[in-house]
Amino acid sequence: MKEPVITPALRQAMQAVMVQVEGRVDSSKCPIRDVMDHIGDKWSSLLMVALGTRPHRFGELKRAVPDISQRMLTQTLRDLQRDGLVSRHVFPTQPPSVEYRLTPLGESMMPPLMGLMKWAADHHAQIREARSDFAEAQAELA
Amino acid sequence: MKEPVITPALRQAMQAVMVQVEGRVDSSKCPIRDVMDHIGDKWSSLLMVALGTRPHRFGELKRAVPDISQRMLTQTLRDLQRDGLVSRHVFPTQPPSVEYRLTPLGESMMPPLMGLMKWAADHHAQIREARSDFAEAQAELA
DNA sequence: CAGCATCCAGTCCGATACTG
DNA sequence: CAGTATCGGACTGGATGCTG
Repeated sequence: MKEPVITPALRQAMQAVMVQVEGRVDSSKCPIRDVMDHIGDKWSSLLMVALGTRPHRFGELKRAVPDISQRMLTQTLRDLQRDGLVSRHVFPTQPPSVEYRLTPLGESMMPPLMGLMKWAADHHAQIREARSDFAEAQAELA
Repeated sequence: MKEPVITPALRQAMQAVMVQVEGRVDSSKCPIRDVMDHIGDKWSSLLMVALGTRPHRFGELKRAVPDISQRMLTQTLRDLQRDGLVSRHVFPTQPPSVEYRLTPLGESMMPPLMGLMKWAADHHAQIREARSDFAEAQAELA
């Protein structure tokens, strides 16, 4: 006996999302897309997780996410700050130091975000396998 | 009395993610980024939700997500199929009809994905407010 | 240390036209 | 109906050099 993965409540939630999507020609008017577009960019979610563990200074973040460029780090942090997910604190030391940390709003995002990341980690092997199967199937056609 | 949002277990999970990120100069070697990059693209998550409610045919999907172009619908579906999240079934009718549905792997992704979407819907107002506050603060500096 | 300004390559993605 | 093919613009994001 297996429980269905898609429960009635879950299906209802998905239908509610699709109602939001329909007719919102302007994507900025759709809450889902407005938020998901940001989560989707290359670095946001990674920086959120880094800051979720503890506050970081600019240089610490750069080391925590080794292959982010300075430009993208600056820009992504500004976007996160703009959306109220991250706060920026300047300490008047010499040389200056700046600390970034999650706001309460940002913290509230971590449980669902980590839920998705856990899924990613748990199913990564299956996805890789599916990809190689797919590549094989394609090769057979040739 | 408020429970902390970031529980010790959650913090530990985040630290585990960051360990995965560090040192993986090649992003395809990092499970988190490999999966998140796909979720992040403009249409994947939306199509997953649409298919989560029930199987859809190509044209139905196009109507369910009104402003996706045919090109992006085709391409995104192929990517989802490649990753084993969606399966494609051709019925030899005339004219041909093709049905897309979630695979079990795809279904397993829906609970965490919907968790994040629920967060987005619940906090969209707060984010919009943060943005207008930020814009005001910027305007004041000028 | 913590950024900003500039330049440039690659990619994303929409519009359009065409096919089995 | 369910795609494929091609073009071109917009945007993303990396590299580099400079500033307080």
